[in-house]
Amino acid sequence: MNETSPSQRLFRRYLKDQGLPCTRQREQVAQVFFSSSGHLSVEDIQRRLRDGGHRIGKATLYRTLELLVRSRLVVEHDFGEGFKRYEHRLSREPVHEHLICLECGKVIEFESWEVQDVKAQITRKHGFQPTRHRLEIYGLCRECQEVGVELPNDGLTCPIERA
Amino acid sequence: MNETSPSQRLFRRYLKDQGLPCTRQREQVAQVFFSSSGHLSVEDIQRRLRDGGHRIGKATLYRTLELLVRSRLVVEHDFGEGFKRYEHRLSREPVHEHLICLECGKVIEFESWEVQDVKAQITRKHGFQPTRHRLEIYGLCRECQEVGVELPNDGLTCPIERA
DNA sequence: GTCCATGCAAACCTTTTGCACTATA
DNA sequence: TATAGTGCAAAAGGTTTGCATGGAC
Repeated sequence: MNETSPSQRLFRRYLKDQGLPCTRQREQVAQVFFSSSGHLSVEDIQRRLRDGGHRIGKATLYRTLELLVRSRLVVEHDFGEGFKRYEHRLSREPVHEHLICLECGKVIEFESWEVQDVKAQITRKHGFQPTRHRLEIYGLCRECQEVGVELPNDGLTCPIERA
Repeated sequence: MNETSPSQRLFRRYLKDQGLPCTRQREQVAQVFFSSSGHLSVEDIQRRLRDGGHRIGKATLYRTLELLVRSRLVVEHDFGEGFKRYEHRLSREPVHEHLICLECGKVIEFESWEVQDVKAQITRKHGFQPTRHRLEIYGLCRECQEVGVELPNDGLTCPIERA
């Protein structure tokens, strides 16, 4: 459980490059984070740190996550849940899109060259310099549908007239 | 400034359908909101209400926005700014994607049938029942680039190795 | 008259910040 | 030993909630 992952080594190098100290806390966050996978909330990470016997203040955790994001080893997501999630960027495709279940929160990832195409086309057309994008499709996953979950539909019931 | 928009009438109908009272505050929020356009924050809406001489508590505003979203006349967005934005859904294309400038916050909208295709394909493949999606491309708009703005790049400088 | 909405303030939640103290290099 | 990080607690910022009052139907 304590071996050093490639990502962790890259993070060390990043810190060194930036002239920042490589502290016990930063090591522990990196170690725990990079040995997990998925889209972790700050709470998730805190729990894993505690479970690993590490006691780290949340301010430090937030500050370390900021560094991880800046190093580009980690991506920050906001799925509109009221808090952020963090994802290890290595050991997976460099670009991917998300299917998100509104019932159970499961995230399915997929790649799409079509989206890359659209992005290239549309940014060229608008003289826009793109840095990143996200495509997120929300709905019900197969399992939640099978259990009989339905999404409430409370909206106006007739076709919407155009203003 | 006080004429009744089609959307406002639809909102009234929605309230009636749901057996909810059509109060002065709800009317005013709808009137102000539907006579604006763009992606409004709660602060934006509050300001417009104040400018129109309406004094409405923010709790009521939030509660009314919830109703507007439920009625499907309004869409809620989260562009990761730390707060939500609300958009009038009528008088525009029913589906659209966003280009968002990280410098000035400008939002350019576009449509893409390719994205619709991808969505249909991928959800079919995973047995997913889609309700909505978002495609957001972040970057620098033409104007901000022309003024010389650049995005910081602080990340690791060599190609990222795969774990 | 019965519900439900309103407004205020307090509570909530996540995230950020100030500051005295501690650790890294 | 100088410089930057840590931890705590408080603050911040957006959003939600409890509750007494007021308004819609």
